[in-house]
Order: sequence, then C-alpha cells, then structure tokens
Amino acid sequence: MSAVQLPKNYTPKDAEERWLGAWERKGYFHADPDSPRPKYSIVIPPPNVTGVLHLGHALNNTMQDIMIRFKRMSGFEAEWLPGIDHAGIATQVVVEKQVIAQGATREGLGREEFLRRVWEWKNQNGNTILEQLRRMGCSCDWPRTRFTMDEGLSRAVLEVFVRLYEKGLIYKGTYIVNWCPRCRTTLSDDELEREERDTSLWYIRYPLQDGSGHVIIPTTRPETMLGDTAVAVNPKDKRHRGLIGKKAILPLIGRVLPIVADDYIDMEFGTGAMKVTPAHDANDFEIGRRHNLDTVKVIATDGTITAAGGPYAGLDRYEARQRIVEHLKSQGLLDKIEPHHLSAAVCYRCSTIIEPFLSEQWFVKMSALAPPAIAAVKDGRIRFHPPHWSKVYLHWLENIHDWCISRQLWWGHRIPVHCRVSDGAVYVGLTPPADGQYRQEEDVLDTWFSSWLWPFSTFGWPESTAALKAFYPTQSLFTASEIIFLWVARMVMAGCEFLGEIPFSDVYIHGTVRDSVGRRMSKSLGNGIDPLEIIDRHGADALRLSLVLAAPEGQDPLIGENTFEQGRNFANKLWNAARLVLANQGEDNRPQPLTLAIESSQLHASDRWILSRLSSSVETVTEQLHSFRFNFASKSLYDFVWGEFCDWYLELIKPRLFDGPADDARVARAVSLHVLHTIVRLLHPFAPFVTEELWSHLSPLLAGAPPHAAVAPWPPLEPERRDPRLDQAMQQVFDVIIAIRSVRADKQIPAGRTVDCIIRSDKPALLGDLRMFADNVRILGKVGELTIDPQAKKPVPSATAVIRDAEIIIPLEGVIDLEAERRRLEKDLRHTAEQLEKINRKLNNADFLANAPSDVVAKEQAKRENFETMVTRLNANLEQLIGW
RNA sequence: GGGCGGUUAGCUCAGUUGGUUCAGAGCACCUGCCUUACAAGCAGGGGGUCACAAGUUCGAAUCUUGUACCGCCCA
Repeated sequence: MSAVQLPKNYTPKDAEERWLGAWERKGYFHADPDSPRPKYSIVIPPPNVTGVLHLGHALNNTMQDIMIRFKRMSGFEAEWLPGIDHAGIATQVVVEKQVIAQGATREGLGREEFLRRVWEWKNQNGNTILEQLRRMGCSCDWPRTRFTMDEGLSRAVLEVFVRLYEKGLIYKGTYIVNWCPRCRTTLSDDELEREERDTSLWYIRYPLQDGSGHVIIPTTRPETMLGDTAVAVNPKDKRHRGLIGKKAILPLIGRVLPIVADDYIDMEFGTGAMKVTPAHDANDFEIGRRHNLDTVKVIATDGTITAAGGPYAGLDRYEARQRIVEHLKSQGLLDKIEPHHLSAAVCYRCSTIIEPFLSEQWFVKMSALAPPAIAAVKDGRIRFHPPHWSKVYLHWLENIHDWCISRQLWWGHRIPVHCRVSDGAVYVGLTPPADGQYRQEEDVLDTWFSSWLWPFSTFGWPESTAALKAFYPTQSLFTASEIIFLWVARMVMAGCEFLGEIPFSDVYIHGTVRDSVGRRMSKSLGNGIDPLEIIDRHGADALRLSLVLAAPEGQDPLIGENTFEQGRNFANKLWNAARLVLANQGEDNRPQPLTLAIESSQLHASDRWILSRLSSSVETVTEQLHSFRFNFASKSLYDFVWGEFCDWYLELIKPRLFDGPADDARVARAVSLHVLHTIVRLLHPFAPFVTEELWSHLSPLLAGAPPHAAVAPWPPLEPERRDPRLDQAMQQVFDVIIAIRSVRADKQIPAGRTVDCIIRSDKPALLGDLRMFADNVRILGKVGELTIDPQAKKPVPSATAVIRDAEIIIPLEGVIDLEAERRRLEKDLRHTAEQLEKINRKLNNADFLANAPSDVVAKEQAKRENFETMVTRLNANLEQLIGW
C-alpha cells in the first residue's frame, strides 16, 4: 500500500462523469421489491415535461437525494421513483407555437395529427429535465421512470374516472369556471396566478325606468355590462332602500334590469350598488341563482363579444371596453373614472387575464373524499415538516370545493364518457363501446387528475404488482407549499379512496428559492440562476451543498451568485484534508477495518478527542436527517469537518505524522484515516461526487469496504467514544493557543519568528493538559521556550493575556508598546468586569438564590470565582505595566 | 376581510424543553501571512439595546399579549 497523491484542487468534471456511469452500471439505485431489506420509498414530484431545471428543482431534488442516499446507506432497500407529467396546457402551447411557426394550425392539422406531433416533441425533448437531475447526482431508480401518459398510468386514470363516476362522485354541471381565452381552456382555481394591476374604476349611470333618476354603479369591467341582468344593493343600505323592487335601464342596450336586495353586496365599495352579470362572474352567478336571474353570455371562448352584445359583437373584450366607455361618455352616462388597483387572476401559463365563464364542465364531488385525508393528518399518521403546514392543508380540505376536471385541450387523457348519437345515452367504461354508435367527449382531464394517482399508478396500480406491494405506501414526500392543495392533499385523498391507505407519512415542505433581494426567480425578471451553469462552474456537489447550507428551515432561501462558493470551498476543503491524510499513509499500511481497531491505551489524547467529536457529529447528523433538518445537518458537518477536524486535529497530528516515533505515527495515520472515511460517508448524501471520488482512494486502504461510497454503510453511533470532559479540556488548550496567537498578532510579531511563553494557572487539570500538549502549543503558537509553571515570575517587559483559568505571558524585549498594551488590558478588564457585575447582580439577589435550581446557582458561583480571578490578574498586570 | 409565517451583526441566517462566557456562523470589512493539505487557504480583529411596548418569572433572543413593518396563502 503506498501513499496516495491527489491533485491540489478538486476538479468536479471528471469525477461526475465517471461516477454517474459507475453507479448506474452497478444498478445501485434500482430497488428490488423482493429484497429482504426494509423498504424506503419516495416518488419524485414529477416535473413538467416542458420544464428545464431551475434552482427550485435543484433544492427539491437535493433534499430527496440526501434522504434516499442516507436511507440506502442505512440498510434500506431505497426506491426513488423518477418521472414527469404531461403538463396539458403547457405542452400543448409549446407544440402549438411550433405548428404555427411552420405555417399550420392545430385545427388545420386535426386532433390525431396534432397529437402525433406532440408525442414526437415529447420523445425528442421530454427527458431533458431528467437528464439534468441525473447530472446533479440524483440517485433515482431510472429504469422505473414514469410518464403520466404512459399506458399503465393512463389505465389508472381511466379506472379512477370510472370508479368515481359509478359511485356518483363525478358529474357534469353548468358553472362559472376560469377560462383562459388564449389557451382556450378551463383552469382550476389553483392554476390561477395573481398579478397586481393598475386600472380604473368606472362609475356608470343606470337610469331608472320610472324616470325618477338613476343609480350610479362602479365597475372594473365595463364590457361585462352587456351581460347585466340585474342591479343589486344591500338591504341594510339606507341610501338605496328606495330602489329595491324598481327597475333600471341598461345603458347602450336598453335591457330592463330588476333591482334586487342581496346581503353579498359590499356597502363600502364604490356607491354600494352593484351590477349583476351572472354569466361572467362567479359571485354574480350565485346572486343570479338566488334571485332567479337570466344569464346572458356576452363574451365568447376567444375573448370576443358574442351576438348578445348587440353593436359590440365581434369585438375583442378590451376593444369593446374602450368603445363602451366612449359611448357612455358621449351619452353623459359616465359619472367619473377613478384610478383603481386590483389583483387580477391570470393564466399561470400565459399570463392572460382570466375570463370567468359559464359553461358545462365535469366535476368531482370532493365532500366525500376529504374526510379520510383530514383524519390522516389530524391523527398524526401524516406529519408535515415544518408542522404548521398541516393547518394550511386542513383549512383547505375543510372548506373544499368541487374539482373541475375537464380541460378543453387535446393533449391529455380524454374523458372516457361516450354519448350514443341516436338518443344521447351515456356510456362510461374502461373500453369504448364497440358498436360505433357513440361519440366520445372531446375534452381531456386536468393533468392533476393523473398526478394525484402518482404514488401508486407509478408502481403499476390498478394491477397488484410486486413493486406496488413493496413500495406503497411511500415514506416521505418533498415539495413546495404552492402545491399543498393542487397535489399533496389530492394524493392523500386518492390514496385513501383507491387503496385504503395513505400514500406517505411525512411531507417535507421547503421554501421557494428567491434571488439575493428576495424576489421570486422568474424568466420574465431574468433573475434566475441556471443550476447547470453552476454545475459547470463549481460542480454538482457545490450546488447541492450550497443550496442545503443556504436553505433555512421553513423559510425561503435567498440565493445569489456567490452563494455557491461556500459549497465549492467546502468540497475543496474536504478534498485537501483527504490529500493530507492520504499522502501520509505510508508504505507499511495494511488495510484497516471500517471500525477502528486500535487499543484505547495506544491513542493519544488528541485522538480520543477527535473520536469523541466524531461520535457526536455522527449522532447529530443522523438525528437531524431523521427529523428532516437538512440545513442543520449540513451545517453541523461543515463545522465539524472544517472547524475541528481540519483546523485542529490535522494540525495537532502533523508533528506525529511527519517525524514522530513510528508507533505514534502509525496511530495518527490510522485515526486520521478512520475519521476521514467516516466523514466521507457522512457527507456522501450531501456531496455524492467528491465523496465517491475520495472513497475510490480510501477503499483500497480499508478491509472489506464496499467498492463505492454510494453503498457504504452509514457510520455507527459509537456512544462509547464520547468524552465530554476531554472535549472541554481540549477546548481550554485551544483557548490558550488562541490567546498566544492573539497576543502575537496584536504585537505584530512576524509569523516566522518564535516567541517565548510562560503560562501560569492554578488549575492542576489544565496544567496537566497543557503539559501533555506542550509540543502542540509550541508549534501552533510558534513558541520557542514554553514554561508551564504556576509560580513562574513575570519578566518585564512582557505582554499578557488573561483567559479563563490561566495567564499567558510573552516576554517581549524591546518591541513592546506600553500604551498599546495598556489599552489591550484595559479593554479586557472592562469586558471581564462587566461579566462579573452581571453575575454579582444575580448572586446578590435573594430571590435568585431562593428560587433557582442549586446547580444553576453553583454554576454562577463558579463563574464569579473565575471572573474575580481574571479581574485580579488583569489589574495586577496593569499595575506592573505602570511600574515599567 | 380570514389564516399562516417573519423581524437577531452591513447582508443571509443559527440559536429545539427560559439559566453553559448566550448573544453565534457564513459572506462582506480591517490587519498580517504564498507556514511542506488547501490563497477556493491560514492566523488575528472590529461590528448587534435580539423590531417596539407591556406582562409572566429569581432570571426572557427564547413564554404571553398588544403595536409596527415585511412576506405568503385563502376569500
């Protein structure tokens, strides 16, 4: 076994390529349903087939990969099922644009040809995002990749539709739906986005039929007046009480409108009188039902005015608005125009303003499906992380509305409802009727109608497959808060309804990635950061580490360009620590077992210290991963690796490695190797590539080690290694070294120059520890002659530092600046005296002494003693200074 | 209008049963170093009335209430 030489910097590119290939060739990520090991499964939130990787995906999938790799290493048969959804509207829009660019139209091509082209597009472009996830190192079970339009998944959709229909939970109804005039389809409430708009509020005069005057009505949408069928006021509104029961005349059209009273009307808004347009507003539709009003559709599916709009027929809705306003103005019927600010509902795909639209649609009755999903969270079978999201989930389910599932698109699962042409008889079934007498519904189903089956349709349901039995229910789900309703709640309902079992037990909700000033990242703002660019520049591990380190629990992470340096630097730090350890392994090494096989008696105190800290670290990381605290887990590893292993342990053992006695060097080599390979395993879920690369150098030195970190065992806890007393002792030794360095820096002693140092202390334990680590103190503090002696005399002139339990004295012939030294000591004295005063206040308080637990009081007393000693010493040093 | 979250260093955030030298880390900043793992680094340093107010308590960044501001979701 010879020493391993690594290049000076970690270069991600080669490693990434190499290990992706190796992992997949070995089939590590392909879970076997028949394995005797316990199962752990996650289904990916299927990204949109039109999507490309953004930082939101990167964060979401990094967390999933951390969890699944952690579980795989912990001995689970770990299944992470990848896939994509067909994204009805988005995909159709993309392909339609392409078709139009080629000079054709969707309608011209016809349904069959258009769908053929969509498939063609999907086959060419549909795997982009999965390929990008792969580059991030996601350990998905790629052979099991699913698509919502796959035959099996489509079969599940059909099955579910038929079952719900037969149970009477699917119905067709006439309601106001959200209509996108550009996409020409319905959208569910959840597919809307809100955009702040500055617009106007137009005050229109509606003359009264009896000639007794007029009523002024404000509206944000003058064009809809064409469809008005009533005027409404609040019955409590004194101003308008006289109007109720009278009739108004609709300006420009002449329609006679009843004036009705309805509690819904907001008396505070505008004049308190409202026009009612039942065919073009959801609230008006409800008012219309209550008062038996007519519905007049004046806006067509393409956003133009219908024949019912009389002179405005054929105009676009916004052009009609302009004309109507002009005409009202010229007829003196426009009272005034006020600036108005509103949040408009827009299409989440094309940002066109949504038109509320009265139409026949298919709905799922949700009231029967919700209760089991509510119960699952209420009784704790499903837990949200962080927990407060369960409130959001429950609130939605407890106020659930029926789900409009039809979409006027071609791309998607066509509704399996067939009508007999002759008599309109309805047939709903898994297979179309054979006799050719039927015509199928034109509409397709909402994409979410396939996504809500994702946790089981992907494993083969409704067939009872081995995979379904092994991997359903899954364990955890990782997603963002935006789709708690759209997706999470619906999956729970589907799981309960169709399998009688909840689909997962833990739902982790992460934040939304924002830019460095807190704005959502979006294409239109151009403030997005391309994860692939980050991978190219800094490596996939840097991307992953940085995201996890930057993503606070339950809050939105703010990410800027330099966020990624932290991860890159950390990966490089680990790399260099490994360089040091590996380069010093020496010729004589025999492969070590994964469990350290060195007698405790042979270990140096620093070895026992780092093993104690390592044990703590293993415990922390393991616990934090179990409780989905990725940020905390990564931070604690970062601190341990950098702040303890690199900054202290590796520095402490250098003398032993370089020119210590052979036995001592052997132990240092063994311990450093042990800590390193444990760290590499702990870090593997966070940074799979650099750790795998390092593992390839480590595993030849390890007896019986698996060939790859991806399948290496998760480190055991080893609580017997914990030594809190030693942890504390070591910290004190470090404090002494830090104090020496601090004095050196303060006195501007050149790094190359050694200084003598005297340490006085009246604590025998500390003196013992310092003597034991005297060589280290000398080397790390750049000390020439080190005197550790409670009785040592302080030579003059010298600089001093007073720390807990000890005094550091550095003789400085000729270089000491008395004034600067005095300032230093006085500052320390001030600080220490403040602390002492605080403690004295406590200890002089009789209530504190009477009520506080005795151990707390004892601690405070010990602290007081400490600070008193320090104050005394500082004062003594100051006095001496004056004597010079 | 209803609900949920947030406010700690210049910036982003830790701070998990109220008491450890509780006020921390990273970035940024200042000083000195290319010290045989790492300048993507090392060593040292400055910087905060923990949004505000009241309350509970021997003791509050931490618990309660209210106020202000910011964000998200729902109507």
